[in-house]
Amino acid sequence: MTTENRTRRRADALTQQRIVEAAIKILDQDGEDALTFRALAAHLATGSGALYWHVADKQTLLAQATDQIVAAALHEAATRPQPQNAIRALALGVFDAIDAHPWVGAQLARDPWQYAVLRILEGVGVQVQAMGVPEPAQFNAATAILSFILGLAGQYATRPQAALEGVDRAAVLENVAAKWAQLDAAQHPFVRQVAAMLSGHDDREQFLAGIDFILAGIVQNTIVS
Amino acid sequence: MTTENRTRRRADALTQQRIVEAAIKILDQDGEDALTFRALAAHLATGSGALYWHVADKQTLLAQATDQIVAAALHEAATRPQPQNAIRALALGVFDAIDAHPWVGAQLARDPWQYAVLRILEGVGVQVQAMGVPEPAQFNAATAILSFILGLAGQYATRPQAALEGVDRAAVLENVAAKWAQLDAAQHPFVRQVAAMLSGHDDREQFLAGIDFILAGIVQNTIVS
DNA sequence: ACCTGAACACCGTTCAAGT
DNA sequence: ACCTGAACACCGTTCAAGT
Repeated sequence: MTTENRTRRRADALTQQRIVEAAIKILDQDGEDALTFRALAAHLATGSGALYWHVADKQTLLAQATDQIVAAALHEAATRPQPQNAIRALALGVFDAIDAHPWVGAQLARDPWQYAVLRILEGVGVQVQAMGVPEPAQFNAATAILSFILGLAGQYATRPQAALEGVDRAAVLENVAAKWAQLDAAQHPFVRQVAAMLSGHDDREQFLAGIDFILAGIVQNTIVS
Repeated sequence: MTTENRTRRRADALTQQRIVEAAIKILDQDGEDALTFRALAAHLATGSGALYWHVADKQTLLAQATDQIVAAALHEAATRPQPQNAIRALALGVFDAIDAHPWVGAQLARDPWQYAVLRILEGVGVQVQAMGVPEPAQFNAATAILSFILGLAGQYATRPQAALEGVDRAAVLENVAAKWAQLDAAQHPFVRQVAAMLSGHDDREQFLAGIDFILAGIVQNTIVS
């Protein structure tokens, strides 16, 4: 009943998968703004309209590209023996994926109902169950971790401009720290104080500290011992 | 030295503040996609180019509009006696602001270095200090809460399409729950299970549960007793 | 069934020209 | 100093026409 691979014209025929791969390549190399259907068509040596035969629209294409990266990241973060360690590995996997592909962070923060987000929730949720969190609290526990991960995703996705101009994250942080240090001390005492810590801090460690706060809180608030 | 109010032509002259107010009005009424400089100019009975005399660009305008809403929300969430309650009130203030203005959620999740985000961090940070968290841990504690709030901001910002079509959040959740319930049980056991809870749950309560997890974790992991 | 590429209906932003 | 509005350089998406 299917005509799937009966009428292939050439080996490199357009495919949803090939389009997604080309999109990832453009996103990684030139940033989110560089992904246009015209650039994509040029990259694949085809017309811009041809792409619409294989992908629904740009939003879907971005979601598919993001899902591909996230799926690989979660797959690599193989399950650890202890559920809490599994959650840490999983979260760090997403973190590292965003680090390598900043546009993934932006996309994850943008659409909560895309499949990549569901993947993360599923991975976290199963481990929350394994932690022994009672069923009524599992939803709140898993989504709290998810929210934290997505929140960081948005924060860590460096603005495209900065990335393109070759400004790395350290320079961005240095710049922000300098601005924060000049804030009015009466109005912004806390931010002024932590400005000093900003340029020297480790994003990964900070991320893990947040995960550990939530894990400790989940254990304390939901697991009766 | 200043010529500020010497050459005003008419009472309703263009002003950054007036432009921001008009932008908020459009964003609230017709959603994020409806905010264009052409629509804004028409709304203010001026030319689109005139706006650029008062605002730098669209990104800045959105940041200013967001800051206005967030500032009001934080101001209303007057400081509570107990630092933990102050943090809850503050977080709920932001939550309710996003509930009333979904575009604020999208914008908060989009740019971590905008002033509105700094405002939230400052508010949270001061209360973290008041909780007695030792100085080296204050940064991680405050940013963990911030990440969680921003993560939820992105998740809660309903897609503009849905909002415009008059589909409310309950209907969106119902729809997602139905999709989740049809997922493969072997591959998505957790999401399938929580699908049933999705349509009946209270976003606000879920949000507060997350905040409480983090607060409990902060107390346990950083405060020696 | 799949591809082409011009055309449509928009954008944000700039800028010469006005008052 | 501030405003006008046409023009520029783009977009995503559609669609008649091809193979």
